[in-house]
Amino acid sequence: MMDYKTVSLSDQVFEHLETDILSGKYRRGEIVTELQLCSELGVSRTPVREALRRLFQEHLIEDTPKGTMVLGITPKDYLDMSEIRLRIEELAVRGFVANMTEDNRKELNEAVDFQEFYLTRGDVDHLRALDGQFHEIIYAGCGSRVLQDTLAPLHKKIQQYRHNALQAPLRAKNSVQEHRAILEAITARDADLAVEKMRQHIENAIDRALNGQEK
Amino acid sequence: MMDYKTVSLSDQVFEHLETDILSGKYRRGEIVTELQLCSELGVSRTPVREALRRLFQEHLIEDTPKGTMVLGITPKDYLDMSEIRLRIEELAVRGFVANMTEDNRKELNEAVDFQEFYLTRGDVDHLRALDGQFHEIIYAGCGSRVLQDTLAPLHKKIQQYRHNALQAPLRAKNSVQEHRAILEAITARDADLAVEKMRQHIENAIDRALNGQEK
DNA sequence: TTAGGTATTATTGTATACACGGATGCAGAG
DNA sequence: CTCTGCATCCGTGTATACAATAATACCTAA
Repeated sequence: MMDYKTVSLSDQVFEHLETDILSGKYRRGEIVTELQLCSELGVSRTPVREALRRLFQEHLIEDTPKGTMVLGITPKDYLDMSEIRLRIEELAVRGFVANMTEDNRKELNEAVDFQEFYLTRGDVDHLRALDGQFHEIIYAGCGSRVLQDTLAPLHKKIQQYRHNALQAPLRAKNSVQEHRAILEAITARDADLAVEKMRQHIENAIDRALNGQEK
Repeated sequence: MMDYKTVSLSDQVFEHLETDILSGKYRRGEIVTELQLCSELGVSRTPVREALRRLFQEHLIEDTPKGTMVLGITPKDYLDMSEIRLRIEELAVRGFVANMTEDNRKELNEAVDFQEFYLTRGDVDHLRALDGQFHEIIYAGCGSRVLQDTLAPLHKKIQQYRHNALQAPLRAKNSVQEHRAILEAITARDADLAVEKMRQHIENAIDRALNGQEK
């Protein structure tokens, strides 16, 4: 499962910067230079540049004559990403049900179990990480590398965007309950039901992030 | 419209390699080294590496202990990408109709005009380029950067994949006719019809690429 | 005082040098 | 003949030096 090579500085810088951009540490419109990032991160320009090229590819940053401008994602981006997820997450769910192995099912089940555990602890950080895992397990098991590569970045950005949305315990609770419902439908190999539950889950997540109201 | 900066070697290498991978010049499973690419392209490792990082991000290549392995896209990838397009190209079409300006419409119209022109000439290269433009104009005008960023790479890869599919004059003719039909529905601001025409277009493209038969 | 031009600076683009790690091949011992 | 260990080589990861370009600030002249 693990890559043969140890994580390079390039990769670390990429993930570090991506997290900082998505979490809002760098504000939209802010301009940073390569050298500034080098001194902040304590590495040379080579890994910084390679990370920036990847962030550029994801349109999280933009080149300007004065340096690199942070773009991040906007509320509209969030809605657009959710709209796309509403259309194709269905494919992932159906693929997962069709390809499901006992190991896949157990892994997904475990993720939800942990979520319920950390919910009782009010451990928001673990909850958010597990939320990511839940969906990524489905992506990884859907049988389509393309679909995985399309959905995973969207969900990653969405998740960071609503960073604060899951802080409220009630919302986290509903989210976990929805995961449980999806899992049950998947376990029953009822693809139609699982898809419908997933659709509701995404729509609720949009509501949670936008107006903070529960259905 | 043009970027403020001239195209860098990094970008050129990236596009060059991407084209060569998608067109099949590098076969799937083939292993290349950075130095080999450097001497082939006549540049140093820096731009080559930056290009490779981006190709890696798109899962067109893979790192191995012996060098960089070319992955490219498989027939299944092609189907998966088409399946995704079937679901979200609709969003782009609706967005384009909703945001359409006279300039947008003209640009799209011109693309189809040119296609009909080059069709009479049997100029396959121009036809393929214009096919790409047609869809990218829609992506660019759909009002969603996220949607554009999601669809454009898919279409780019799909287009290169069926590289040879448009060689046959009859198929090219049908494709252009379908573009004309989509354009007419868009011009009439009939989003539902445009979406339906687009759906047919994508499904026909799948058939054309896979079994080479026309509907 | 203002406008214009030049010099300086700041930042990126590219090449290259160095270091590290794994794979490979050869040699020697069993 | 085979297996193991060591040395060498090959390839990548990282740092840094150098070049080019564009912005900025300053100085001078009208």
